[in-house]
Amino acid sequence: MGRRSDHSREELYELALDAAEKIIGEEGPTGLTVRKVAGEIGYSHGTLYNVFADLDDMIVNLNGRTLDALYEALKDISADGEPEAGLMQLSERYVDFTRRHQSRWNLLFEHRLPDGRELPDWHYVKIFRLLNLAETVLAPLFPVGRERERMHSARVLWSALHGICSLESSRDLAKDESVEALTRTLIRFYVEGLSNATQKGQYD
Amino acid sequence: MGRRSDHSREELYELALDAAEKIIGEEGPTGLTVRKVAGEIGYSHGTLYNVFADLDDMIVNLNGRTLDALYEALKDISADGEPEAGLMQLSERYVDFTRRHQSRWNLLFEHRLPDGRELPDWHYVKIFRLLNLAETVLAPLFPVGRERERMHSARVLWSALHGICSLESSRDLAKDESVEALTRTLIRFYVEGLSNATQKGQYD
DNA sequence: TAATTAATTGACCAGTGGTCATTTATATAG
DNA sequence: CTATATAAATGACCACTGGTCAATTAATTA
Repeated sequence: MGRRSDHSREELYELALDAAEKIIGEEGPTGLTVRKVAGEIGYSHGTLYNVFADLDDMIVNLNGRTLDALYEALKDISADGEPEAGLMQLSERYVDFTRRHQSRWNLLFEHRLPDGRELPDWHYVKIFRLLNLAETVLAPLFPVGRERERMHSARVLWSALHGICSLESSRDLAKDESVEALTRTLIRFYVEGLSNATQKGQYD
Repeated sequence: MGRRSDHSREELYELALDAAEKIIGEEGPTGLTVRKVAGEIGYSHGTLYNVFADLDDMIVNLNGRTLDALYEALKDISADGEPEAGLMQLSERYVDFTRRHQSRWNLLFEHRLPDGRELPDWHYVKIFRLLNLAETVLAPLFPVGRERERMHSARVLWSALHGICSLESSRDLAKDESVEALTRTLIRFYVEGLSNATQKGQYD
């Protein structure tokens, strides 16, 4: 079969990523293959190589979508209350997302590009947009001119939350302890220590 | 070629894991294949299936070794000083280990067993032995009877540290911020908040 | 209607994890 | 010392993978 006009390239891109999401949802990240995605959308595997450079490229694009979905799930938190309450809300939604989209979230953080290949710039843009949410919530704790320290704390908390969810999903830790409890403790004590220090003007 | 007496089963086990470590050190976790390991030790791939159930089983055993090595690198920290100082020392060594053994550490936390298969009990024993180190260091902050809360905090800190190193190694975050700085901030503020709360008798 | 263009295919390649009948070196028995 | 039994090692084989690319054919343009 030759040239068809069933779908534009854009449509093919979306169809493929839809199918890929379906597959990892059913079989986990390791079940994702080019041929399965192609079969799912009614094309031969060769066609997908017109849309994506290779499987890695497809995964990177899929992960871009996941980052977008995560942002959508977090973006409209109330940022005008107490930082601690805001962080709690943020983390609750984050945890909820990782639970509802286990496979997508796992793929996002477990996938490694082969040596020498770099993630595209837009990937980092999407990451920073997320980090920015935490920064906004933390804002009341930092005066103007301390944006660097604010970013620093946002990263600490973001990474820590990531670690808690990551070890949960790998079942390495937290068999009896709930992710929610660990997260609440993290935020509570960290914010308390941070507030203490900043009130005394000790930012580092 | 038939039955040989070059190596006992135990020796084969060790040889194979040595080779596996060498391979992931050179080519990363994705470069690890049964055939490469077999070739490296001068046996056919079929032989390895007499030693390990399958590739997953081989990886699980390799990860057990990594957990042992990590424990060896951390076990003799000085536990009699300030908790904060002890945690700093612990985390420094941890970070150092992840840097020196990037691939092994990545394999440890990125490998997933197929659906329905569980990690062996000894894996969790090795994990708990590590967590125990953090608990010991935290001990001065908790009175007798608060072992549960102490374990809880050990898990929070352990997971958080894991997250910081994990995002570093995946290059998703922390492009300019150093893991060391993030870790120090985490420990400093968390311990400060924790101390504050425990002094007031607020453990949860 | 004919020539051009480009999307789609599927045969093909090298490699994978895994299985298992066959081979053969060692251990045991006579 | 020889014949038999045992078990370790092999490699052909299977179904699969990611990836390539000449050939095919539908749509577009002349």
